[in-house]
Amino acid sequence: MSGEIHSGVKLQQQRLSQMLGVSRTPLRTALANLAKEGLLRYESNRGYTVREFSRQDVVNAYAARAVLEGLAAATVARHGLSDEILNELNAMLEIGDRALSKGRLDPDDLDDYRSMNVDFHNRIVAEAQNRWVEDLVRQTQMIPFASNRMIVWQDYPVMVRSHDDHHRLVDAISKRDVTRADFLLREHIYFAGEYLAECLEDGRIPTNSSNTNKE
Amino acid sequence: MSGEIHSGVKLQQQRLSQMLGVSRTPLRTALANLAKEGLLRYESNRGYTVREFSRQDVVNAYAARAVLEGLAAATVARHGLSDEILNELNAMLEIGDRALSKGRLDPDDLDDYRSMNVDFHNRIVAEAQNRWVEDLVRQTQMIPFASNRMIVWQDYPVMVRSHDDHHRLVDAISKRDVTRADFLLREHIYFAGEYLAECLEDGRIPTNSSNTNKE
DNA sequence: TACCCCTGGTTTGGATGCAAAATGTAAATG
DNA sequence: CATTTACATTTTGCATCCAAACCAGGGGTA
Repeated sequence: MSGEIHSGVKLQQQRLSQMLGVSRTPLRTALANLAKEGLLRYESNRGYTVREFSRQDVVNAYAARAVLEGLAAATVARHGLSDEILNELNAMLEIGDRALSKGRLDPDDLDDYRSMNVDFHNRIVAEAQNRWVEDLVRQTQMIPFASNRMIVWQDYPVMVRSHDDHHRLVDAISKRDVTRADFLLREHIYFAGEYLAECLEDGRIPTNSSNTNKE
Repeated sequence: MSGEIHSGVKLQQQRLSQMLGVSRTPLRTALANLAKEGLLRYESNRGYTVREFSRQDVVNAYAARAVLEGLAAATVARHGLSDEILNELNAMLEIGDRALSKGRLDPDDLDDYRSMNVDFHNRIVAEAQNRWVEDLVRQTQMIPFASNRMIVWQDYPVMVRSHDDHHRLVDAISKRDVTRADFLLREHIYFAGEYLAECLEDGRIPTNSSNTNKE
């Protein structure tokens, strides 16, 4: 994830186990997990290699996430929200409002906004109560630059518009408008993917950004 | 998958390894893989248990698969198809036509139809060239009764309608009609899920059906 | 009688050793 | 000189062994 090991290189188990100070057995389960998550490529009797991700892969991951979260939003809109959760969502919206209230993007506000954003999206997905959507969304983020922790904190109007999507989404959900909720979240995420790809293209984002999805 | 081991039971590694005739090491990697696929639940230091699937889980899996394959169909429609692939799809449609040409459902035709159906859906998904969609769709099928090998071969009009969806989907894709392709496949799969759930509810399908997704 | 703690057995997790497969190298052959 | 083949080395995969964590049952105490 950090880019420390480059794409395509072969991961030798003995070397890695020595580097990490564990034996090969737990290392192999870790490698198997990462392979299942799609970060590594496994070939029988040939070991694990670091998968490479093109910009198209990032866009594709966002596209998949968009329809999945769209489904989640639609589901939540169909079922309706309890007042309690509505209040939580509104509190998150306020956090975002505060972070964007200065008329410009202050780097100090990024962390607040980011954690709000993560919570917001996770909350919607969790509320849909669809294990598969939850799992699959998590997996679309298991790729460099595709996490919902990844926020391009550079263009103020873009962020304002993006957060406005959040407002409208809560509005749509609370009004039980299924199609609008679906569309809003789909578009919200789809655009984020396209915009991110554009920024990566321009080199506006350093390849080793602190925005990568390590915990 | 076959239901041989019931939901909720704990999988003891030593017992299983003896039953399967392998040592615990490869068994543990297998268990880890199944857990990653969502079939088993893993708790640290407490081992693996067989996850249980409600009918809602099956419906949820279909719902997720519906939006993902819808995305795939939309992508293919947007990009367009080569003549070669169009011919392949048309050949599959003909296989389906033949299997349904008797005016009733003959059990002898199920296998042909089933393998055609698997190929058809896989082909669409593969053609979208989105690794994540491909992976995620595969995962939504890693649950009893949710495989695309699962076909309720009981009601003739339902099958005719379902196969007609295939025809219309190819038509929509070949005409580059993105929304129609998206909608058709979404609805096609969504309905299949609802219908299946209904049949399961009625007990029209034996719980240990030969339709489960073992290879 | 209900609850807690302690202890013995069971089960999982990790380390090590060994066989099989793959890779790289050098010699042999055309 | 290119290609192939045999061999040595590396690397993976599986079996086994040991320690640590969990579980069940019994005894003790309030």
